[in-house]
Amino acid sequence: MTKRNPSAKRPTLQDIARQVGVSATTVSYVLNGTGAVGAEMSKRIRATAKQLGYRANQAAKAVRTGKTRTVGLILPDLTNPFFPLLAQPIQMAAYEAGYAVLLIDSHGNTDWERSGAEDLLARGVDGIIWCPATEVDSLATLKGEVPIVAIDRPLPDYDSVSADSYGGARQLAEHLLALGHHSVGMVTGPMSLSSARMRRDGFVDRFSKAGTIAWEMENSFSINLCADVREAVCKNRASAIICANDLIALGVMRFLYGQGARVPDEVSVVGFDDISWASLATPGLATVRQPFAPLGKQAIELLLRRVEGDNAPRISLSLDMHLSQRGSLRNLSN
Amino acid sequence: MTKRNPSAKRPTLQDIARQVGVSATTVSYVLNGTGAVGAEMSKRIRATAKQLGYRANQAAKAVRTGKTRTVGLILPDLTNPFFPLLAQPIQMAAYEAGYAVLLIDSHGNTDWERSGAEDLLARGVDGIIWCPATEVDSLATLKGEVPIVAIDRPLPDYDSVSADSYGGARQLAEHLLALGHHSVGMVTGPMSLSSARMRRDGFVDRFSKAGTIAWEMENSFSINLCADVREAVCKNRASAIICANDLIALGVMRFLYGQGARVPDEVSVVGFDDISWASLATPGLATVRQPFAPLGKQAIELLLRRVEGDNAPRISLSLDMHLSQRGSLRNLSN
DNA sequence: CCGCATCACTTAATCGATAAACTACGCCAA
DNA sequence: TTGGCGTAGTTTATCGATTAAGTGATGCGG
Repeated sequence: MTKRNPSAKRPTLQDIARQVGVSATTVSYVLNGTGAVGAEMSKRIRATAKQLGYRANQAAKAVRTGKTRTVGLILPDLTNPFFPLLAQPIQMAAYEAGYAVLLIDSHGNTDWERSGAEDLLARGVDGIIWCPATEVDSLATLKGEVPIVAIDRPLPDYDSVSADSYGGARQLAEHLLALGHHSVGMVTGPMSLSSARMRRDGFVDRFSKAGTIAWEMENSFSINLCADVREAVCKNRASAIICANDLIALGVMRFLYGQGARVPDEVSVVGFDDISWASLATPGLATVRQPFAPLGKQAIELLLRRVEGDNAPRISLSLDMHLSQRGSLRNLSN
Repeated sequence: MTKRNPSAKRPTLQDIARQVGVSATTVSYVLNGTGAVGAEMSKRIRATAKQLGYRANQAAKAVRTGKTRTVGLILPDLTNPFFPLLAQPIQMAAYEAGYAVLLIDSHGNTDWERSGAEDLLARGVDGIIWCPATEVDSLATLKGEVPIVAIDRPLPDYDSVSADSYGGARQLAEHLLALGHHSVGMVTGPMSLSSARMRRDGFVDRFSKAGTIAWEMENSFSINLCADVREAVCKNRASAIICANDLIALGVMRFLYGQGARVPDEVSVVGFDDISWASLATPGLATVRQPFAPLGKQAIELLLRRVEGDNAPRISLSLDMHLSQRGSLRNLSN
């Protein structure tokens, strides 16, 4: 029945102390479970705290302890379906560990990344999970101020949690061979990005042992295809097109649809990531799945270990990827 | 060249004061632009502040002033493409106003909404933007503690910012009539939700003046269609199917594709919201667009006005929706 | 040349909490 | 009886800021 003081501010430790007739310290001891306080007293204090609707002032706590139990999350672009999938498990795991998440959308821009991080630090976050928009180490100058964990993209100087693109791509190659695909076309991501390179190399290394790469083209990680790619797709003679991520794959499917080519009857299409759209496309897009929830969970766990003082040498976690088979990938061997 | 003290904590006001040989107050005055300080002194203080890499401790500020310059954002589900579109402009507008955003994903659950909000309050947010997951007023007991603005869904007791579903639906009806559609089927959202009712009523009120609603079925706001809807779509004899949101519409399109029915040649499909998937579907999904960016901007603006003390009577903002014409909607009049 | 503003700062109180050091009391063993 | 110890609290300093009130020069009008 939380009785609320109509006129005034939120109740403080002192308010409770006064009501009960003890010192603020005692109240603090009870509410935090530190210090020795009698059972009777404890009960009374807890009761008035509840009655007053007391809620600890985290800012004050933070000033005293130097810890805010808040972490920052810097993402390149919330409207890109990929990142919310990362954000959700992170927020959840953080919340469960008693941490809140300050969100920054960097708009894929290193300057925003920097100023966002700067702001996070001023707000006293205990740590930062950073999903870098580019390969540029835009937080270099902040290093050492708080723990930072890079997610999705391993960065040389940071703890990181990412998916094993190379391994996932190898698996994909194996699977395609097993399905009877022996000649494929590839739309890679920008070769300046290591994740794009890993995906390409993993696939090529394995696939070229038993099949051939009919053609290979670069495209940005977006649904819009550049002219070269469109042309390559047009005169494609391979049985499948491997795309460096789902957005590209969806772009390819859309383009094929426009050309009147049936997927997967005439050509199969495969992507990477397994963003939500992939399963909703028609036909469903076969794709090498990112383990979103584990990525988020591991990132928070690693970060919190650092926050709590673990300073083991740099850790670079790599999680397995697995193929989600769907309608866009045809089995040629029957 | 930010020289950082290797051993120690972050520099404080006192550290600067000591270096320069003045009191902390003076430093505070300079850095905040309050109080009268000489030009020469100002320069020196600013210089050493920069040199030390000083960054104000927001928690301390918060204790003193009672304001954290932080707002909470409670969303039902980050993996639903709708909500990140709201989150992005909110985060951006907040950041520009000097506020940070604490993100809570309520998992569409009123209990989480409540405990999330509770946590936000403990952390001292100055206000909350709340996108209610249901029609339940789960924050009722927190009312009055901080300003709360409801977004997307107008709630009787809160300031709110939402799209004018009724008007948007009317517009859509008009447009369909103009394109020569005179008989349509409808998949509405759950009639227990006011937004679903508004969309239905707006459409029906206008459309039935010059056309007929061939059939009408309810479905949850999801891509999965219930059996009744699938059946209705199957034996559909109308020229267009109006869906209460894009997810339903995509579900319908997917189902039609499975049945071998061509969109829009045999039947047109229209949705509501304009989530990113809509434009990426094949064909592009025509839809009544939510003004995402304006919604976010207005919500933050309204909230910050409240935070800064404006206590005008409750405000309920309604923003216009407009049709995004795309491939899934055919013009019958040529 | 007095008195009063104004300028440029400083002192000290304060926000809401935590934590080290201290007090007061009771109990038991030597 | 005294000393030691554990229990149940209190006192007080402190975190890093803001802000009201105060201080000592200087300038200026009368």
